[in-house]
Amino acid sequence: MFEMPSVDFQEVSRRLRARGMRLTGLKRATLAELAESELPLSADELVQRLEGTEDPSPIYRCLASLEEAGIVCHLYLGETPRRWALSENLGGHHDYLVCEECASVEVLADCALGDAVVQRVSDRGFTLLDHQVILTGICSTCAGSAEVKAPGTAD
Amino acid sequence: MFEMPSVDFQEVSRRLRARGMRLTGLKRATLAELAESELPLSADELVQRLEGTEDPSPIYRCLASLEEAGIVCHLYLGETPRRWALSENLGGHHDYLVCEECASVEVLADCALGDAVVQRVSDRGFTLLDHQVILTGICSTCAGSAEVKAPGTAD
DNA sequence: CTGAGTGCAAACAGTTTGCATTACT
DNA sequence: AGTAATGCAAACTGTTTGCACTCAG
Repeated sequence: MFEMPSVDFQEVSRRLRARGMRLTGLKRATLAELAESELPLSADELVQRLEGTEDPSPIYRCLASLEEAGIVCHLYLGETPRRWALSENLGGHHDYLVCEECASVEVLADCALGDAVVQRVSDRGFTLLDHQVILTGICSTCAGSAEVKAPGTAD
Repeated sequence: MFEMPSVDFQEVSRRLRARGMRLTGLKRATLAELAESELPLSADELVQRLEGTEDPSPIYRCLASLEEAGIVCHLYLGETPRRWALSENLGGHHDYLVCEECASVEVLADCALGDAVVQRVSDRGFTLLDHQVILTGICSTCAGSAEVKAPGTAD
């Protein structure tokens, strides 16, 4: 698989406490879902998976707290809604392939950044903390279904 | 500077016509603003700069058409609202540095992707069409104001 | 026990859509 | 002239906030 449910709740709890926040059931469940999901999840998707709820507002507040404590990050995969994933330092990854045809999303396990850029950015005095890369194009499935003509492909 | 107003309206018109769309005044003005702006602009920012209007809906439709014709792209710089820039093939760039402290955005002129990833992705059968990279961290100004201690920086 | 967190309802921001009018080609 | 595009108003989606109640520590 990819990344078995393995949230370090010790560490999570530590980070939350450092800010006077509590590790509640909702936070645990949310983190477990994010850890189990290969792809980042929207608030709505989390609501659906947690089934105890049907109200997104606690989820939003929960995610906001988790983000403030550096436990999760949000990103937009091209479109709204906003999606959430574990922080990089908790096992999250933030490099994705998005198909323009079918909107499917694949995770890129390794960091997509080039060394040269990382170097150039730090030379510039910028302290790089995280990154998020979205590669758009046509996935192999869509390319295979001959719906799209890649440059160089005969007609 | 960075990228003087230099939209190839010939090419733009061609792409629009190919889809039965027209190069209207709003589209021209919008593209001129996007070309003049170093950073991608939100619909609201465009409305403000175009001053003839105060209604965003034509802008949204205009941008949607331009995007469909492959002339502009949208992205989220971490937060809503959505922002727009010229397509890569029209002089746009889609790699940014966003400061977590002051939310300032800087453009990264060169592509931040590593060659290895590009190779790996195409090996995977994915046809890479565009990319969007958002590097988050602390900008030199904020780092300088001693608010944040970069690793290796004395206290 | 006590305050952070939850659930519900109502407000909000950003974006989209319907329809009559305008203007590009 | 004919149709895509505009302008306005109203709908919509995703997200945030106020307040009374609940639960983690």
